[in-house]
Amino acid sequence: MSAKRNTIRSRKTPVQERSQATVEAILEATIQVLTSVGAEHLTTTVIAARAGVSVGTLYQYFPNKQSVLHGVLEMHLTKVVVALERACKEVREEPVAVMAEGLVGAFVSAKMERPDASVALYAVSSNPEANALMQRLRRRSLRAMAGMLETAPDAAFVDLAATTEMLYGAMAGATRAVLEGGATPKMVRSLREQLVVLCGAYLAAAGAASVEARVSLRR
Amino acid sequence: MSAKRNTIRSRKTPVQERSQATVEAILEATIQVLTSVGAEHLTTTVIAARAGVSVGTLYQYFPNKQSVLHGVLEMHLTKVVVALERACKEVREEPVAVMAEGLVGAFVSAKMERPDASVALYAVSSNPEANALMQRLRRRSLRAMAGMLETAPDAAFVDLAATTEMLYGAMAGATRAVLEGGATPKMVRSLREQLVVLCGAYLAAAGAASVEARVSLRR
Amino acid sequence: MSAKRNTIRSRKTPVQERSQATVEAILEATIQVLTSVGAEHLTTTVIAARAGVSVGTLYQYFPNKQSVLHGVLEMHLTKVVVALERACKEVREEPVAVMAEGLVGAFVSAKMERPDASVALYAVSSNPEANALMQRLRRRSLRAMAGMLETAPDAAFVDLAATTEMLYGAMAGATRAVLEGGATPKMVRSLREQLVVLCGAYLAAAGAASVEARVSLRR
Amino acid sequence: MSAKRNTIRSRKTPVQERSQATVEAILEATIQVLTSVGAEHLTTTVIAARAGVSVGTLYQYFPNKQSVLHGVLEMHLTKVVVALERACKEVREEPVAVMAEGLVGAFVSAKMERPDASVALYAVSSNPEANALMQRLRRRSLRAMAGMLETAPDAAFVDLAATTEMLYGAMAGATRAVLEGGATPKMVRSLREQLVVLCGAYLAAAGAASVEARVSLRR
DNA sequence: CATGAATGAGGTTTCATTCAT
DNA sequence: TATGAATGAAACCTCATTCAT
Repeated sequence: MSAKRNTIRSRKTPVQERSQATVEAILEATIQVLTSVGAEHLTTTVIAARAGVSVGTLYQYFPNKQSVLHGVLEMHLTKVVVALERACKEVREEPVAVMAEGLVGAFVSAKMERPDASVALYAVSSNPEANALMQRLRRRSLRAMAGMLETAPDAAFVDLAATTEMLYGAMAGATRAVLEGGATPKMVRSLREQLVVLCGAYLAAAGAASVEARVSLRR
Repeated sequence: MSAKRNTIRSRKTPVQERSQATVEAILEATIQVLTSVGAEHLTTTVIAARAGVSVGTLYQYFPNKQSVLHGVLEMHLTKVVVALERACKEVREEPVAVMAEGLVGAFVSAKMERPDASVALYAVSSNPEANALMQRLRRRSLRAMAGMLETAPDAAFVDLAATTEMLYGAMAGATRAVLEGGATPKMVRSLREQLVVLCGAYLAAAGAASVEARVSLRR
Repeated sequence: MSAKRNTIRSRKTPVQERSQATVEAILEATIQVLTSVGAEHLTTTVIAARAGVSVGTLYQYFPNKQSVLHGVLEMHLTKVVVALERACKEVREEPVAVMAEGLVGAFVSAKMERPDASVALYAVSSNPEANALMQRLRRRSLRAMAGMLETAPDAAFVDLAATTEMLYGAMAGATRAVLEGGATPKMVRSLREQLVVLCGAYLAAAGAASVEARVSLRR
Repeated sequence: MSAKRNTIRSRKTPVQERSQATVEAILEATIQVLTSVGAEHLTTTVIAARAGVSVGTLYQYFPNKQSVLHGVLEMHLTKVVVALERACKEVREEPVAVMAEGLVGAFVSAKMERPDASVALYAVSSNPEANALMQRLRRRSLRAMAGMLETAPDAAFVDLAATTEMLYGAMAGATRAVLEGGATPKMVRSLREQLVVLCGAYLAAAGAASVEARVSLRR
């Protein structure tokens, strides 16, 4: 009857400690419910119950169900981005082989921190809102990776943006496949190893090809 | 539900032809509705309407909503697998560089055949049923790819399974990123190029490392 | 989550007889529920139950609760307008005293046809949508009344619009007071009599004053 | 709930003054919220916020939401009644024409003091509680008007009660129509003029008819 | 076989009211 | 007394599925 005033952001800024705890409980509960019953049967009532609060309380901190999912997704993805950014900073000025290792290590570790959550969140990440969020955080990751690659002493990239995107897409895709396949320790170990090989080889190729290209341009 | 395979009539009766057409109309309508209103608002009634039939008819060909989605997903993914299988067959015995090119070309082309459908289907592919289907078709792709890689004259792979999975994951992930990012012609071109570089470099590295490994083992 | 596509009109045109019957049952049930439990406790579930259908059916014919109320109000008010229009047509060219009698008789009779409904509907007529509907039908009544007054042989009205509005407001207000006061037969009889006196006196005064005014203007 | 009448302190303590201010702030806030968001979206929390207090405080002065609305309605209607009573006192012993003018002037002025509030309150006046209140204050107005009419030197009314009710209903109805129609200054001016004509004519007619009636009865 | 009206369980969201601080 | 976070009953509305025609 009324025009929906829904935003995706929180309805009430949780400055107080109790509020903070409540919000965290809700987000955690959401992941738990998501992993236990699946996205299909995820209801606000169940989330609230699992969080130990009433539905009303949930709606005091989140304007709607969407925003709860948005919150979980953001929390999860932000952790990955932060880990990636830190890794990128640590391997600046290093050879691409080291970069590949650092990058892959950070990414896989971050995703495998909570494999259940990672898998569960794939199920809620396919809608315009979520997509926007993912694109935003993806671009943040790409920036960090591009910044790192620029400092590589043994490689130069003609199309840095394309290379970065490819790298990110490959890591994300391979990791997702493992996660959705069950992610046994063995699979994860193999993923790390192969991903290092793949990223290392790609960076070497893309960086070298570029050097040649630049050299040939100079002539 | 009833086995009609052992009837005499092997040729399609008019009725069966009509059925075939109806099923296809429903599947196509599902994709259209999916791209136009999103997975959230996908209802059987709307699908039926778009397909030009009644809900009742829809339920005569599909036991439930899930199965319709399953059908679309299967149709779409099967096309990709078939394309991949054909490409794998065509580049057998070729150098890995050629394999990379053939593989990437087939995969990207298949996915970009109907970018809208590809994107829309991501939204319905995160549930146990769909996951099982995807794993099944993924394994079929992996088999084809492994079969191809084994025939490479200029490379040998110690852990063929791991290499194949990595390759598939990287292609799928990078392609998905582009699709979800909008998939402009320019992006697609870049995707193809970079993906060829990536796959080529990876296969060379993984194949070479293996050769060395085998050599060192022999000693 | 979705943009509300609510209109006030019916969702499905009830051409079929069963549909027609269902819509009528719902409207009638709405009045009954309204008079028995009041507007505060009027719920779509209860309406549907009283109508002998399910909520789902109700929502197949009305897009939302508002539109059900709108429907009832429209049905009720339309009857009154129609009665008024007929009365206006019948007393054209008659003296204002006759007009007053005809007008009052028709209006009061129409309202008292279902006193319970009349009273109940007052409770749902205070919102923008309802107000718009009432204004629309009110203007239709005013047009009919003005058309009638113009033909009065024994009166001329300078500000016909103002006179008509006043007449309508007075009739409506006095009738409403009686309805909300309980509307015993005695009260209704008194209402008719006094209203005839009031309207007759007012029309005589307004029509005569105008004649004088016109006369004085001519001089 | 506790009787505080027989305490020594008859003068208002600061606390009571504050209470008085709080109550008034809440009542005023209610009107503001009512006019801005409508009765549908009127919530105690919003009222409290607009009044600059917390919900808890609101519930310290009013037992429930109903009572807040009751309070506003009473305040508003009481002002009208008081104005009417004063006007009735002032035109005692005057001719009915003067009475009509005084009555209409007072009523319209009182209602137009705060047109927004008048309109907004129509929306909350259709429920048993509110109806009872309105009937009570209406009867008080009727008493005042009857008392006045009895003193008219140039008219005598057989059914004084009926005449008074009719008068009140007509004034209320016509005024309401103008208020709900937007109440432009021009409309209000017209309302006053026409209402004076209407009331004057009606009182003259009802008073004269009665005289004749009485005369004929005497014979 | 096709139709589409009917069903009703269940999901989301609101908001009057309470009570610990 | 004031506060406002928490509560949870209850309302609205959707949509997968059925079945009489």
